[in-house]
Amino acid sequence: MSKGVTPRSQDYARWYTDVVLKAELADYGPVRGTMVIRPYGYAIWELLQAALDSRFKATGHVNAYFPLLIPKSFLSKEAEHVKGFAKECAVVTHHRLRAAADGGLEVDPDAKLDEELIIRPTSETVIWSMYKRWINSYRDLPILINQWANIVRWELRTRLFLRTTEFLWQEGHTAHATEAEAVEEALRILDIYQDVIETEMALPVIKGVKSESEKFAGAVDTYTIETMMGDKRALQAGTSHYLGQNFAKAFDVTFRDQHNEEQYVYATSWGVSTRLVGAVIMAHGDDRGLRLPPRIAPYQVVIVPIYKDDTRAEVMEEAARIRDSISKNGTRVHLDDRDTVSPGFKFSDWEMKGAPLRVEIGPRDVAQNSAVLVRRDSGEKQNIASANLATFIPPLLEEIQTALFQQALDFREANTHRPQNWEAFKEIIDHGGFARCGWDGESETEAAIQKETKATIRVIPENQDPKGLKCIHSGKPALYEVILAKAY
RNA sequence: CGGGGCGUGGCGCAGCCCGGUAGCGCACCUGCUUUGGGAGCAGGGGGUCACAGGUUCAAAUCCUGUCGCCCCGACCA
Repeated sequence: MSKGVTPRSQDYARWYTDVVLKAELADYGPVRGTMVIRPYGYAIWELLQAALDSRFKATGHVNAYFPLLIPKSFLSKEAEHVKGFAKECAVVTHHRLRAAADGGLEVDPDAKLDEELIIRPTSETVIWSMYKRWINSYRDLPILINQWANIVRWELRTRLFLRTTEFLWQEGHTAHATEAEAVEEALRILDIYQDVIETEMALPVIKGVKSESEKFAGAVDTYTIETMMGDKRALQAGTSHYLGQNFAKAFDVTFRDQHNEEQYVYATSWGVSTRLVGAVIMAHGDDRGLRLPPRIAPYQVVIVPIYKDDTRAEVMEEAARIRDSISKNGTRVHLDDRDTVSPGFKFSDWEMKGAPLRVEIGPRDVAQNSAVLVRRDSGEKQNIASANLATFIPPLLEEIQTALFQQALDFREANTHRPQNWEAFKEIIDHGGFARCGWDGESETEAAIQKETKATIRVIPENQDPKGLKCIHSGKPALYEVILAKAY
């Protein structure tokens, strides 16, 4: 393995892959399009999971688990939903293998399933088949269930974390008595996503709603949070759908209201995935590797001891003492005691892995009762008395968290433009960035823009104001103000 | 499914045109010296050259076939 990564400016896609592999976040799986999430990458996901899960619980949601295998017939019950997923489903057709003549294994033709099974691409259909059994009265509502699961979507073009054939996510599925309640739920979740992504991941988001062509198959409305990556492209970080009564009607889920009237249930579904790990990498990384926001860094502080044979004992003793003092207030700290690699290697290694702070401790520092503290985000070094480290570090981590958010926000603002005409628009899309402009609301216009520039409507922002705007493509009066960009 | 390319130690490649029994970098192992920005030196281990058949005294190299993979065009968090 060579040193360093491909510079971002040279080849952003390769830089990204280099970082994922060299920071040991993930590796390619044996089946095309699959990936192994390695311990360090999984640790980031676990921190995100915890941040999300506690917020879900705090708003009344509970976790459950539904089966991986879905009868094929279920998927076809909601017309739009089938259309959306049919082209990327893995199908289970048999349930047994047998010894083959060549000594290997083959599918036993006698073990063909009567009804083929789909490996879930999302769980609306299984879940609503169950909700039908569980919902009879308004007294059974709302149901606020979330599940942490893996799903499979047979993707043609895959990229580690961003788009893989199998991925991990959470999917919430709620059932409500009224439209207002369901819409409120979808928006509440969007707020939670925004909070987690901005507070924990230090990544500013744009909240809003998707256009007709970009929304989830089977939804009435899809709410989204969009983020800008380091190459100025947009990344959809999470979506929350108001499903109306579409699934209730498809699965015949009704309840008796207070007046003994039979009503269809109103639904939402919402999810974020391991794609978020990819977002952190692309939004904050630099040519030295990953830069993790402290709140989701597996190790917030890494201690690198520097010693020779004759100084090893005293340095390690002091390093361990510093580690213990830092961890006392809950900071996640790691003492890198590997004897087989040099300190210089460890510096680079932990920079690649994005640890927010590094403490260097060698004989000189031991003698002075101090340590060298290095920030990953800025590279800034300072000497600090060992006794002060434990109290100095927590506020510094907060400062780094804030600095990363601010950098990402400044970057997004600097690369968000309001073109006044088509030529200017094309220029912006060509150079990369968000274009905020008017749209006449026609899907034909949207398609034409995409065809000519590869840009899509990422979001109709919640604070949009089309007054006085003209459609950037057709020139007609704008119905919406939208964010257009090339996307992942 | 249409167009282009590649299969050689774990990874990245050279060798192929012009047949002569396999090499380089990284990684790995051992030892010594090192350790404050990806250590140095010395030694060492590891390859059915994708597979099958053919030509030849001799095939990684030439011929035929098969398989696999990657890249580019219609979907998606």
